[in-house]
Amino acid sequence: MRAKTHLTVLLQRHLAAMNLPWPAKAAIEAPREKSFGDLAANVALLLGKEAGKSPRDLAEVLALSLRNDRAVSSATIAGPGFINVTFSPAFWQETIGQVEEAPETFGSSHVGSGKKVQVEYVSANPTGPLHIGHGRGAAVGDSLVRLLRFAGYTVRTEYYINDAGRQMRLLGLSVWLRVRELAGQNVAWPEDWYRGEYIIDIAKKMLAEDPALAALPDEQGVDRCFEHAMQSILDGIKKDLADFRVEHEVWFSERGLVAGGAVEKAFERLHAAGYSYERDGALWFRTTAFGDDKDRVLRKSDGSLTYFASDIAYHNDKFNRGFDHLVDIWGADHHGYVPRMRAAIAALGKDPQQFDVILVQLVNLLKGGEQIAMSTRAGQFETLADVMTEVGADASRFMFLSRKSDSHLDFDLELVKQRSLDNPVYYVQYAHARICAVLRKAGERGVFLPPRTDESSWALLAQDAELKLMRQMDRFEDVVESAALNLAPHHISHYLMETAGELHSYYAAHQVLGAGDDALTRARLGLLRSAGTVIARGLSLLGVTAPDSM
RNA sequence: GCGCUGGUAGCUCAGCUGGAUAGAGCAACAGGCUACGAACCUGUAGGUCCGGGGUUCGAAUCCCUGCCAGCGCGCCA
Repeated sequence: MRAKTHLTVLLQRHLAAMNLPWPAKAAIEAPREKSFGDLAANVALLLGKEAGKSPRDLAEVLALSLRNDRAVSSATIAGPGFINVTFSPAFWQETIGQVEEAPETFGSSHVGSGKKVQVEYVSANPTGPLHIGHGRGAAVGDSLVRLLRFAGYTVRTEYYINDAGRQMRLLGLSVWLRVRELAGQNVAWPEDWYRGEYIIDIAKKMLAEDPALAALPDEQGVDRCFEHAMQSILDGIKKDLADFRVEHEVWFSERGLVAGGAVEKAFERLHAAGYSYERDGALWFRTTAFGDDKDRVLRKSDGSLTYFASDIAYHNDKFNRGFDHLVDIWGADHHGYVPRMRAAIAALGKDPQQFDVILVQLVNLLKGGEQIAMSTRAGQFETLADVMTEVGADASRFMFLSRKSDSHLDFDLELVKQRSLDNPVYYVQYAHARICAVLRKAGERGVFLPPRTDESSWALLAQDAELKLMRQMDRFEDVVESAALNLAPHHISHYLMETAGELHSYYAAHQVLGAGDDALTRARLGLLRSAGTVIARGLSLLGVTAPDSM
């Protein structure tokens, strides 16, 4: 980032001196091949086009003035209007100093400029334990939150509890029937019911606490069971998320929202704006006015609310809480719901641009290549908690975050469990542990690291592998920024893979403790320490630990 | 039928707000520990970026169209 910024500033200054504007589509690119130099700019090409001058002449002039800059070691013309720029070793060496001076904040950015963002994620119905699909949403959401905060946003996190509606009624009924069954009564099972083991556990526990429970009338029994079951399941969800290092600051209840009259308030707004009408005894929302293919029901003819109705009220409430931007993380199977929600937001007089949905694709859970089917209602699934105990939070988080969220993900328990190369988290963690091992060994041998701000020692680091590592470190802020702006935490894991690669290459090519020169050894120790800092910082954005040893 | 998402190396995937010669890991092949951690490194091989049009100095990336795959189209949540 520093390199890109520096080159941009330089070019702008030289162009201004020549009375030329900064072209609108200027692109400064990181190199793909060594021969391209450190950075390439297409400024001359674009300017030539815009100002009607020869790109080659412009490039010549720009390259000439760039060569006069202390930080630039070469600037060459490549192709019509491209300039390849190589920075001097001194320029890259400064990167170490920047990491060393601010190890906690290196790479952080101000693109967020304090904007208030709310991220709502997981929000699974409390009808059963979290499974691995929820885990992916949790990992993506949590990492995004860490990322946005690091990029300068003010972020609040929230879990929306769907504690009203039919599914919850069904949960209460399922537990209630188990209670009666356990009490020796004959029960008839409805078609849709929750048949997981955990339902029986809850029923058993309730019966143990109150043996007279089964004698209650159905209505009361279902209510009691529902309240108890939901609380117990919710407690389990909170524990699972905590074990997965995921936190929600606010747990928002749908029931509370409805009881507070928020739905009626939202209806009034829609009505005042002319977007709702009555038909067939139901209340409708004219979503077709916003491009939806049919209008949607808000209040059913039996007087009860649709899920959509309370969701509209919920998002209205979120906007009214003063957020500049809302991010929802949903399962990809809800994608059809997005246009409807956007329509609602527009109808409420809010800006749909300030609302983003990240769709997280389903996780295909495998065990040694064999697919495991998952269904909450049928009670067959691998819970997130089970996966945690089998493979741990680090490996599963990294796996979830190594692919963009809207692509399918094969999660093979056997593979993730293995400490094999199929499992890149260890490659990155190993790089960090390796650095720590060398620093430890240095201490044992009485070799002391240079002070964090000792610029003169960095000048000794001019090997190719060293400069490449510094250049990679310099990119960190850039990666953070683009990952935050694109709401794409997986960029971080890819960056970490590359960084670890540079570190391992360097490590294999050059001795640190055995460099044969005390000053050089100390300088290299400084480089390792700063590289370790960057890796640890990146891992922390994924919520993955950076172990000192493995 | 309509819509959303995807189609990139043998496999799993990055890259997609247009930039130069399209990348990584795994698998394959050939090498490297008497050196700070070999959970590592070096090298080789591997491509019609699904097909076809278009936009322009330039397209994996944007537009149109066809094919394939997954998902969604309730007064369910």
